[in-house]
Amino acid sequence: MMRPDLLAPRPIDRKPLRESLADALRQMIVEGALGPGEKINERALCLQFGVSRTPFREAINLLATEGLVAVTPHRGAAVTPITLDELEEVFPVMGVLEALTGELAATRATDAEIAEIRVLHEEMMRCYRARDRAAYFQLNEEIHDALHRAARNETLARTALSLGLRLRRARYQANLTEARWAAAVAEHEAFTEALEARDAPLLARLLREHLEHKLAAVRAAMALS
Amino acid sequence: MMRPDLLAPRPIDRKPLRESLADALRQMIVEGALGPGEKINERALCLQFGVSRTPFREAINLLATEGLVAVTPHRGAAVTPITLDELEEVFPVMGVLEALTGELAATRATDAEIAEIRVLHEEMMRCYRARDRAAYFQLNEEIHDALHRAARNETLARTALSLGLRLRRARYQANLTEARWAAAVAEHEAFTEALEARDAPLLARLLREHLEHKLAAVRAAMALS
DNA sequence: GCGACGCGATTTGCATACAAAATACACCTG
DNA sequence: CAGGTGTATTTTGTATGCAAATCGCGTCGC
Repeated sequence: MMRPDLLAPRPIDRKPLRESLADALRQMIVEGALGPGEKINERALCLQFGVSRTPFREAINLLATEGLVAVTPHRGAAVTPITLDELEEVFPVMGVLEALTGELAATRATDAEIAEIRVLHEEMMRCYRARDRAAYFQLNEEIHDALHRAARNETLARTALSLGLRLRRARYQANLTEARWAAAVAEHEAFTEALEARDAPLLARLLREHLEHKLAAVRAAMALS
Repeated sequence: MMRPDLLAPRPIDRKPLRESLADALRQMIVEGALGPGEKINERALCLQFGVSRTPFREAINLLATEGLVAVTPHRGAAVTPITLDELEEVFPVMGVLEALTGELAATRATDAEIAEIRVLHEEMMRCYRARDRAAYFQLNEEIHDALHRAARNETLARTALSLGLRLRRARYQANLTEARWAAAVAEHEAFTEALEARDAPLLARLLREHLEHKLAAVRAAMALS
């Protein structure tokens, strides 16, 4: 007997090498394994990954469009440094995208989706109380993904995801103070409630403000470094 | 004597081939030389451009991140079709970005920049009265560029530019009715004035509404096709 | 001793070559 | 004759090779 649940004949993942490489490099950059400003040595990394230069270069170009690396003609690629100026640029853009996400999500989310976000939120709260930073961030991202799914706008999701990478990178550097963390949690609770109430303008405003506060925190953290 | 105006020792253009190719392909796609849905034949186009496949593929990947082409593993690239669904996705995102652009521009533009935009606007009006569509569109784009420069946010400009390509492509298809054109011109006049008054919220609202009207027009045009 | 120049080593950009996958089509089987 | 299967051809993905540009460093001139 067929068991449709298990072993569903879903097309198996045959990701091109360039994408796997891009994923690996992205992670290295976001998590700081490749520090800001660091030059990217094609040959060395190709050897390390055991691939040839062609797909590697394709991956680098991908990251360049995401703004994670800067390529200079005939001078190679380097991880873009995280500057306050850059963050001041990215945050407002991200802010309006998040606001739109909230607006759309509040309008379009199914009840099931809202419930799922509430569950994720509660779990994140648990992680906060346990002071489990890694799990907290993980759930934070899952909630944002869930919001984007609920907003039903692929373009919006992809654009926001790309910009989000540049912010996440900063977060790995400037780490959360206890006070900021508490505030962030409160803000999350507030917009989860706004979503449940399907209050689109409120959710939009809260998300935008949430991001503004994040920027303020990062700004403070960078100022004293 | 030096003449700093002429022959300024600006670093001469050494654009990588991949970028020139991307530009060429972009134009072909936006202007419809490569129709929506059309499959992209690597070999044929490489021969036509007289380049090898490596830089060509890099260009294709670039366009893929811009959403102009879709690449399927082992099955090549194809120009993304323009669907109403896609436009309904892109427009709201573009809308909030334009609104933000307006907000920032109203706050940050120098008087000279505002004056420049006024000049461009007047010229565009002239083109409208002369019913010179091509020049009108050209100036329209220049005004948007000027706004982005005035907003002083490179990230915002680049994001908006990339999304804008997908909309411009639609414009080449669904062409402007006389009524819509008149309305668009009126809207342009309104937000030029808002900029001159440095009324940020108003400018933001006008730009967003302008885009909404554009979408409505495109929607109507596509519905009857 | 300090700076400019030049040459070699390295690195990047593009082209080509090879391997793997997909498509097209003829052939075989029922 | 219809359907499926196997093979040839085309197309894509990856690797390698070659030319041009850049960088590092030693040497020469002042």
